[in-house]
Amino acid sequence: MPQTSRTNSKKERRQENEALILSAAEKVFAEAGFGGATMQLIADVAGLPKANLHYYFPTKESLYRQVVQNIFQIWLQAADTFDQAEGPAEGIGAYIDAKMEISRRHPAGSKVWASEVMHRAPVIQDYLETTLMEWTDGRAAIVQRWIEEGRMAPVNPHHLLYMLWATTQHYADFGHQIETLNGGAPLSDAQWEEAKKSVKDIILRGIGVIK
Amino acid sequence: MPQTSRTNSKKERRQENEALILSAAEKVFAEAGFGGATMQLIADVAGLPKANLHYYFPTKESLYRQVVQNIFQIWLQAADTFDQAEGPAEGIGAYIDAKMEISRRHPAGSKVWASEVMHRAPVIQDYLETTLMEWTDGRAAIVQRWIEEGRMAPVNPHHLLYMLWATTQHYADFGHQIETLNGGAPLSDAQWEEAKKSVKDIILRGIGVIK
DNA sequence: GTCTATAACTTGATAGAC
DNA sequence: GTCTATCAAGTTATAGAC
Repeated sequence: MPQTSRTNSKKERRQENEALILSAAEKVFAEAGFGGATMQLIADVAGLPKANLHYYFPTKESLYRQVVQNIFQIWLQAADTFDQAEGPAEGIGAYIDAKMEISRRHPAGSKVWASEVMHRAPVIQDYLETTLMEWTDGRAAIVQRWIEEGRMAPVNPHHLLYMLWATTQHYADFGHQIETLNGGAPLSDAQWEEAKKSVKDIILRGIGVIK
Repeated sequence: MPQTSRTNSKKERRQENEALILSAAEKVFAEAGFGGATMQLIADVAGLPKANLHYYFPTKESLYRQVVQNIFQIWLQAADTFDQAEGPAEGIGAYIDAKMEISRRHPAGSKVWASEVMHRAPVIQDYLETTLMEWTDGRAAIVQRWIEEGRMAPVNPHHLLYMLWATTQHYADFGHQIETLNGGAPLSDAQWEEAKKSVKDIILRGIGVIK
C-alpha cells in the first residue's frame, strides 16, 4: 500500500518540521518579543526557507499561538505534584521544585508567556479566563482546606499562588539579570540547588509548615 | 533681555514636551514591546505629530533608552527604606511596601524593564553590570550582617533579594493576569492592602523576623 | 520649532516553477 | 512538498516648506 506508507511518511515529516519550527519560534519569540521577531529569523534558526514556515503555519500569529499553548500545557502538568500531595509541605514543596525545574529547562517558553501576559494577553485571553481561572480556584480551595485543617498558617491562598508563580518564573524570565549579577555565568548545578532550597525554605517557613 | 527670556521659555517647552513624549512612550513600549511599538502610535498618544518625536529624540532607541533609565531611577530610590532601617523587619518590610507601591503606580515602567531584561538587556546591560551589581552586593551585605547578628534566619541574601523583586514586580508585570483572575476587575484599595500584607507576612515569617 | 510629504527600508505573505 | 522571486503594506527617519 504505497499510498498509506507515503501518507505516514508525510505525517512524520510534517511532525518533525512542525516541531523544528516550534522550537525555533519559541526561542526567537522569547528573545525578540512578538513584534520584534521576524519569520525570516525563525526560518534561519530552524534551517528552513521562510516560505516553508507559511506552509506549516499560515500566519505568524498562528505559529505564535501554538508556542504559547505548548508552554501552558507544560505548566499545567506541574500541577499534578500539587494535587497528589498529602499536605502543604509536600504539595507546595514539590510544586516549587517542579516549577523551578521548568524555569531551568524551558526558560524561553516562560518568557513568551510573560511577554504575552504583559501585553494584555491578546492571543490567549480565553485561556486565562477559563482553564487558568479553574486551575487557580481549584488549587486555592486545596490551600484553604489545609488552612482550615490547621496544617499551615492562615494566608490568602491566591496571593500565595501568585508568590509561587512569581518567584519560580523569575529564574527564567529574569535569568539574564541573575546571570549578570552572578558575574556573567549561568547558575551552576549547585547554585540551582541553592536557589531551590532558598525559595522552599523561605516560603515553607513563611506559611508555617517548617520551623 | 528678550533672548534670555525666550531661551527659558524654550527650555520649559522642551521639558514639557519631553515629559509628554516619555510618558506616552512608556505606556506604548509597555503594551507593545520595543519591536511592536511604533513612533506613530507614541505620537498619537502624546498628541504630537510624529516628526516632533524625532526632533526631541533622534531615534526610537534613544527614546526607549530614556524610558528605561527613568524606571531604574525610581527603583533605586526605593532602596532608601532598606538602608535607613534599624533591622530586617523594618527594612525589608518597608522595602516591600515601597516596591508594591511602585508596582501599583508605575506598572508600565516595570513592564518595560522586564521586557528589556527578558530580551537580554540590549540597551541597559551596562547598568546591570555596574549600578545594579553594586546595589545588590551592598544590600546583600546588609542582610548578611543582620544574619550574623542573629536578627533573622540564615537565608541566602541574593536569593532573598530575587524573591523580593519577583514577588513585588509580579503585581505590575502580571497585573493583567491577576486582574483576570480577580474576575476582570483591577485590585481595589483593600485588595492591594491584602496583597501587601500577604507578601510581607509570608516573607517576614519566612526569614524568621515575625512569628 | 512645527508639520507635511516622502524617501529608504523591512516585513509578512504569496505566486508559481520545480 | 519545497523553494525562489516578488508584491503589498507598514515602518523609521528625513527633507524642506512654513
